[in-house]
Amino acid sequence: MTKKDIIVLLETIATYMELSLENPFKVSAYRKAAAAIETDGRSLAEIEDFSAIKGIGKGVNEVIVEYRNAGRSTVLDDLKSSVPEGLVRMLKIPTLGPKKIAKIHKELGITSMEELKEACENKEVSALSGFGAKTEENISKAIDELLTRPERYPIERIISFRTAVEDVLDDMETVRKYDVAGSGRRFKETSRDLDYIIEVTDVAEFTEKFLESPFIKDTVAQGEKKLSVTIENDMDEINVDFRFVTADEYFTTLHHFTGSKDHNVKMRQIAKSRGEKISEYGVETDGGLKTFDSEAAFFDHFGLPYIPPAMRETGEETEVDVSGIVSMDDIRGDLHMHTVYSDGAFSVREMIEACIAKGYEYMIITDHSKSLRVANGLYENRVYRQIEEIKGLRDEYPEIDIYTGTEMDILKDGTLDYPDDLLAELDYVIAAIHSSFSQTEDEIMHRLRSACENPHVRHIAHPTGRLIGRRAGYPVNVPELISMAKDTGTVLEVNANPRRLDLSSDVIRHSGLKLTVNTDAHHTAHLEFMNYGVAALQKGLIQKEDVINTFSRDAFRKFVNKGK
DNA sequence: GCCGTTTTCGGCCCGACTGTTTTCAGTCG
Repeated sequence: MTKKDIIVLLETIATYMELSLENPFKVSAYRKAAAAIETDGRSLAEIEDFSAIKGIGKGVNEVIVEYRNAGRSTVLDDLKSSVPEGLVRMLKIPTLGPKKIAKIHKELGITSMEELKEACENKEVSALSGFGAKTEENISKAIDELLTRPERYPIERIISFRTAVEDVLDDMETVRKYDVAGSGRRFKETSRDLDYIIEVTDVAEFTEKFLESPFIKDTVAQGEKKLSVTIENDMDEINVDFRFVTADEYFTTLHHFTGSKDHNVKMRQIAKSRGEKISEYGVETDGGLKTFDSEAAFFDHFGLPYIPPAMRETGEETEVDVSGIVSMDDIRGDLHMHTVYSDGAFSVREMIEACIAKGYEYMIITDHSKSLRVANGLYENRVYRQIEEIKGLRDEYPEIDIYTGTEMDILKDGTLDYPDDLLAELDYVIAAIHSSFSQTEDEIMHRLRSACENPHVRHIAHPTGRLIGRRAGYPVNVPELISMAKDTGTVLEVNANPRRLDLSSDVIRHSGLKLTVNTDAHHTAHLEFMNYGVAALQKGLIQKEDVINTFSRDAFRKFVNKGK
């Protein structure tokens, strides 16, 4: 049993209670308790008394104690015997909440999505009071979509949806200003939909023109304040909402719809304690409604520093000192990139010039090692040739320190792809797993341990091998890897490629790790991925001094030369 | 169900839109 099991239990109880039409605040108490456990940095074994955690009182604690001792929950068992499983799935249907579902269940005896679909077709739903023909049609349509459309898209896919929409917005004269809000702006790993805050000169004109776009699939809602549509892009569909705002409201609305929900709740509590009230239109103060000309000014009004969107998750961000948390301005180099020597698209020289253009003070060329044949990994002789090339280029580019390096494979038996004498010739060694993903956790941990214990290996790249929404990666015991890294002085990477974001923000939070954030660029354009990685660090509330590529040029040189 | 100190009862974030009503409940973000 882990902490996660307890969290899932409490959330499951909350959902079933919701469908039992339990007091909404009681439901929310269970959800808050689950969130409090998630936020708590300790593991299950380290938590003796759950009731000491704020948000967990006598009732929830009893549920946890029973579950911990007996592996079951009477509360949940009772709920499950009164609420059919199928009703839980129905909560995913937009416009259907607990009250409507309870009514459908009670009046029509329906217990599954399939039965609900059939009832819609038989016009039984529209016969209920409070339900009409339109509702019935929407439910029926939503069920069809739920069975085909994925619930959330990975951030990489979200970026391509955004590009499609924003290309259109950028060409419209009526558009004065817009920003994506919601989970997209917060750099969440996955998003369900896109939210835009937009200032236009004429809502009617905007709506008419935008709805002519070829990617429009459906109009969900249309009003003076809001337009909601479904768009289609590369065979995938997503909902896009636009909130029309005046210039005055812009930043309070942007803040409001950027969320997260928990962040907003926290901000409103702060406002309330000062006798003020936050809405998307501004802050109600004694002196009337106050609006702001930036989000920074909004936060400043409450005596808070600017909190970057990526950090706005649990509410904890309003209580910690965010001034020391890493930002894009702090990043002085990229330590992981490829060239044409292996599977990159650009030469060493081109990568150098691209890094200089980004204003970096240092960089490391880290091509693949010999065993990674699919990526044209370098045999020893080509490593030596690349070292010579880099040495020859250093004089030409005094504005940047160019280090020699490798992204070396950790082979399936735990041995490393290059011998120590070659590794000693390189300035910097990254190790990574690219093969035999289906090994057991023990085998994988043996490989990672072998790399961490090698005196030349400075950092482990994309430590879990996951691709967001596509593959889970190989089985890593993350807490064990973290303590291994600390014991051996090995740095762990947050890979900034939006397909990876590995390690993820949730495992680095409160980890106390030394980290590095790198793009793993295979193309000069990939150097731009840095902001995704930095956002992941910000989500983890990581301090600047814990990220080695924020070091000054001198400090980084010392770090490289000193070794482990 | 949880919390708190000017409270152990009475709050718990706030507003728009839809669909169904004929003044509003439910859902959503």
